[in-house]
Amino acid sequence: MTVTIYDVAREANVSMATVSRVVNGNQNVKPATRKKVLEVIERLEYRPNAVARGLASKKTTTVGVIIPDISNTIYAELARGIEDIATMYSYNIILSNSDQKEDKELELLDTMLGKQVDGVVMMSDNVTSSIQQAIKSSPVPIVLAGSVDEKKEAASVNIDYYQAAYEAVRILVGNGHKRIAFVSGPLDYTINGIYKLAAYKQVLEDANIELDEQLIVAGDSTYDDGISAYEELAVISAPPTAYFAGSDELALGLIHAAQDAGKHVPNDIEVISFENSKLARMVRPQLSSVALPLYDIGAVAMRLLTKIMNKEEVAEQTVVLPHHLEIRQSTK
Amino acid sequence: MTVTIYDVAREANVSMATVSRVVNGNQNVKPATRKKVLEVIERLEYRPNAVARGLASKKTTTVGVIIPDISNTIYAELARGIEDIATMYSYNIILSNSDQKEDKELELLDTMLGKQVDGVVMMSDNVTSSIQQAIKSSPVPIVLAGSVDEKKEAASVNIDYYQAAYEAVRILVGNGHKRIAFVSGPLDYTINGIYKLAAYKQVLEDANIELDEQLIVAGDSTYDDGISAYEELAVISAPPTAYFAGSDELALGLIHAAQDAGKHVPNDIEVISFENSKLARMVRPQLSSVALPLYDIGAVAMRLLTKIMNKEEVAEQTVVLPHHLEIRQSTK
DNA sequence: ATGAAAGCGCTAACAT
DNA sequence: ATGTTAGCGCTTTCAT
Repeated sequence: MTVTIYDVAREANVSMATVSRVVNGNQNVKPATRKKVLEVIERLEYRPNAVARGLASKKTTTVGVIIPDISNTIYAELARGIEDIATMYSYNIILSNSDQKEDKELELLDTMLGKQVDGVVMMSDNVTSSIQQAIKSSPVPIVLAGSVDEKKEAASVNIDYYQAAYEAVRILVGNGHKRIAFVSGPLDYTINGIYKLAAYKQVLEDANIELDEQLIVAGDSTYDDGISAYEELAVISAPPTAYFAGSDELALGLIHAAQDAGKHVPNDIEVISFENSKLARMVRPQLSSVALPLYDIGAVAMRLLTKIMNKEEVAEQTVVLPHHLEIRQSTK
Repeated sequence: MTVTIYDVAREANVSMATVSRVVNGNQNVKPATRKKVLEVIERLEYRPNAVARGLASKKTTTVGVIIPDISNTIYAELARGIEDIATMYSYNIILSNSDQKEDKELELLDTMLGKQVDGVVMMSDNVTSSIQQAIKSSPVPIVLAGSVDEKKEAASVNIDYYQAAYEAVRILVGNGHKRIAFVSGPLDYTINGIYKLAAYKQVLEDANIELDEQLIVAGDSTYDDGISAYEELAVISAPPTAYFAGSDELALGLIHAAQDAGKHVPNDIEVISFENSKLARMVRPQLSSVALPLYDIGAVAMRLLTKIMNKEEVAEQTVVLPHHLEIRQSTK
């Protein structure tokens, strides 16, 4: 039914080994036989069975990708970076969504390892100790992309979130604000709860502004959460005049809610976000934002993985990519 | 090194066949032996090798997904629908981007078939005859998601694009417009060049409005393309007063360019788009749009694929999902 | 209910 | 340069 390497060998009057050699580009084949074999392959429309190959060679040339949610642009961008580099190195990707649930992450990792992936790149906003444990005991390399393992034991690619957040909030302080809100996604995500929050607090402290816990609002990272956050903060005694938003959608919700309340952005209130998605340019006012190099993080993570899978020396398992601020119209 | 089914069999004093049975949930195992085997599996941390399994059983429980670009929200949404249903039926997904290049599509299909996927779902804005041919000669089922094969030979899941476009343009005519532009993505994509365009022309004809080819502008589907399209159309002798945009980004570009030119939307000009992404609600004015059930298209396509892979009877290989119009603020 | 044994299609020594 | 031969780890008849 399906044509195998054996059929090709027989038709070409050579051994399976020789066919295998030409298929795998081994140089130890006389040009004439190579040509003959290639012809038979073409004629029989032979297509090597990668599963059999994987069993025999213990390499599948596929890597697993565990992502919270591919329909979220942040992760989609990362995924694209991963896939492009994977393709470049002839790997395919098994992609699964975890919805940021620890049990799903663990389960996905297990089934991917069962499928004998050669490595995995994983995104997780909360690298728990179970995950750390799973990474440590994995038979194949795992690299974290845009995800921080506080113990720094796992290979990972990130930016300096603390520094980036510090710079963003500093802009607001620099523009004279004293009442600055931090509207964030879930604080149990390391990047939010540890890095951004610490940076926010530090900027205030460095500027001798007293911290007001009321100004820290955490929820999800959606547009509607931004709207609610604004409404919640608008009614406190001394409402904020500036906002550090954890995402572009949050920032946009904040801005629209402010505008609906008759405020002008950036004249009455200023907003700076953390993401710089395509959205940032497509809204009015355009968003000032910390630019996350999402595609690059994915690409570099995958590249790092190829090196580790290849047993090349890697100088540093924890890579930190540069970031920058994109100042547009939501700040003065 | 790695523990195999043989190790488990030896430790549990049973044969490989029995271990295989318990792993696969075969009922022909005495509860006592099942328990014993399960214990050994747990103790040895045995994890079945899916590659070996795939070679022996000729099933990999993985399906291929070929998509133009995962970083594009339209496709990301579709992909999420596909993956959710795949997970539900215990399949994993090999995901690859084609960038809508025919040669990459063909190549990806080939490597996926080489990896012995059990089926594939494919998105392509231009199902060429080579692709049709490849689908026809595939050893495993292939279903198209949100992609039309004009010959209707391949299984597919879509909405009625012609009807949806007709309704959208009809709204504009209903609001009294005579100069209606069609700002589209590439016209060599079937949905644009055949369905939407035909619908656009038909609405005009039915309303006795003369077709003006000048009002048909095709480019890419980005925000910037929307801006350019507006600028291009603004300088013709009788500029359009209404726009049928091929995507949300296009619509938004059109709107912002109009606003920058001092026009009010929807009072001076009206815009209706074709997509209804999250963006539609997050901009001002909010976009009136044809709502594409992207997630559902992906989900139903995957469900259809499971049925075909399972050799179940499917009443209709060409499924057409319902759509609706979401009228917001960019139209009166 | 359980076991024996023959593959699945290929790679990778090892010979020659 | 080419062929022979073991496996890779599992499923699947076929016996018993």
